[in-house]
Amino acid sequence: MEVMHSSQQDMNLIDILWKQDIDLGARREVFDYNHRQKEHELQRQLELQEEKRLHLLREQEKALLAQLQLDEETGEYIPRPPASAPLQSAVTPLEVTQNVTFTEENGDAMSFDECLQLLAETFPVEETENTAVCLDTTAVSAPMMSPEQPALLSATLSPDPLSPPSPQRMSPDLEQAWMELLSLPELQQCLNMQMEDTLETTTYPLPNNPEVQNPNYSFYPMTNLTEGETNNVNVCPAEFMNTFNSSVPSMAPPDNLSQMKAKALQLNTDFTAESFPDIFYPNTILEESSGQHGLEGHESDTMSDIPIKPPFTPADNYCLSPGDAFDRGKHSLTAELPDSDSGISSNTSPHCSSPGKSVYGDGSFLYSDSDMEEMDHNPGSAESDYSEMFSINFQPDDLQSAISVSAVTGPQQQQEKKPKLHKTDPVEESGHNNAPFTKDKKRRSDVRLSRDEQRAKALKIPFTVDMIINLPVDDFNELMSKHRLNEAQLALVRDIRRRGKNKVAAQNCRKRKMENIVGLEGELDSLKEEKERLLSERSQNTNNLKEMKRQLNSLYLEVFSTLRDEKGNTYSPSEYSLQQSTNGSIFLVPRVKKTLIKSKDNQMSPA
DNA sequence: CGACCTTGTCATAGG
DNA sequence: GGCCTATGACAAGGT
Repeated sequence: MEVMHSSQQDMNLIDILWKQDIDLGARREVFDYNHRQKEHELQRQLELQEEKRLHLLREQEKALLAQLQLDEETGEYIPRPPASAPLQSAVTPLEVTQNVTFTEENGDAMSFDECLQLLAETFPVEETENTAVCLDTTAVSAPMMSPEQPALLSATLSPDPLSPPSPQRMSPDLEQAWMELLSLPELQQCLNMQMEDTLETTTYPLPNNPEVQNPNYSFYPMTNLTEGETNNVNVCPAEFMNTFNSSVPSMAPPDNLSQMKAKALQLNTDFTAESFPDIFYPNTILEESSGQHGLEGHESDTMSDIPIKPPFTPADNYCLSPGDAFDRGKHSLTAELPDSDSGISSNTSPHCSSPGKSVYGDGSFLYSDSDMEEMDHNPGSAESDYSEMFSINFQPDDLQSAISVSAVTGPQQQQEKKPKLHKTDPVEESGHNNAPFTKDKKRRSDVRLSRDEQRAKALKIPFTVDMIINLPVDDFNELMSKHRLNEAQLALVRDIRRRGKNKVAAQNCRKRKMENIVGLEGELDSLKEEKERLLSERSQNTNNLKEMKRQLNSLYLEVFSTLRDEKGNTYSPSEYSLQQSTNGSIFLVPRVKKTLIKSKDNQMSPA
């Protein structure tokens, strides 16, 4: 015993040194083999001592368990009936832990057996025997134990039917492996710390624990004890999983622990610096989107206050509608391409209180297109508004546009919007300003808001131009009734709708006109073809008529040649002609003397 | 630089 | 009378 005592002291000293090395990142494998052999022998001795102690401990537990009976279905121990069955050696203290009335000493035993159970589940006993002694605590606890810890700890926290290992799986080999493992002082210390943390966890009132809603909370006690490798496996992915994936319910049922753990491992595998923004990006978008939607209702009710609400620009208002995203995209483009058209900077105008702005900011002023034209001409009026808009909340708008541009904008709308990209700069969109548009015409065709879009922004119309134009009349009226717009805004909205409708009507009209032209051209071709056909037919008919006349003439002569007078002489066609009476009789009529015709009527005989 | 084309807008007629 | 559509006319801008 004295030898063992001195060995224990040596062990403690060595352990202290090891801990220092471990703290410095060194692993036990770095030590030479002889040292490890000596260490191994010492540990063997210590194990024997510890085994004896544990044997006594287990005898005490058995004495307690003798009064209990294992419920096969629930895995819980219930008070044994008077005729109690003999206590099985395979019964492990793990189940004992489920009875919360046990002492803290039992709790220690519980933790050890849990770990043993864990080892039995994670890898074969032979491996344990070969490696457990030489492995340091980090190597043992982190890679091998942590994957099973969720189930283990969940079993500790709550009676989960899936998690508790079967007590029959406990074998003497496992016990031996456990004893060897137990001989490691670091492991003992870690397990003790773990047990303390676990007990603390179980005793925490749940509402006061900020982690309570995290279904992976059971990971934390052990992960906090282990090295960073373990944290990578359990902690980080679990956090990220709850952080980025909004679809994962924050209150997942315990049954999903294994599944979530799998996700966590996968996440940990896939988690890189590149993937990090991807993981968080959707969430960011969601937050922004939700936040902006949250603003909508507020702004829609307080539109009259918008001019004095700098943080929320009309760009925010435009998130109301599907077409909004497109507008945002144009905002971004505008911001990227500050138009230096006409040499007037689009962002440098100090005329924030210019007539244009005062006009459109003042709800009592009745809007008119001519006013808008003035505004358009004035680079300091609406232009300054735009620069203000674009300077605030630009990035979210851009993000939003990237998300929803294609989803919410119909093909037809996109087609209609495409030309609108050409106009963004109010200087340009004035159109009547001779000086500006003499240069940089090319850029003007790039990214511009349409005039009406700019006007709508200037007056802070809470809808998109597309909405104003394309909504059905009923929906449009309903929309207008929902928002309290001043006179200028109402006038502008009506004009925008009128112009937009008329623009579409003009397009349709031109399209129709072109179609008519094409149709008329086709009709003209067909008519020409028919004319040719008719001309040809007429020519053919003329020829036929000539032929018929010729035949008739020959027939006529033939008939004349058959006629004879009383003397048997033929009648001359130049002196006589054949005529048909109404009753169908044919008479030979002299061409010269009509009186003779009548006088000879009775003398003539039918031909 | 002018001719031509496209497009937006306005005015107006008609439903 | 107001609204909508169709269409001619005009202007701006592009080719």
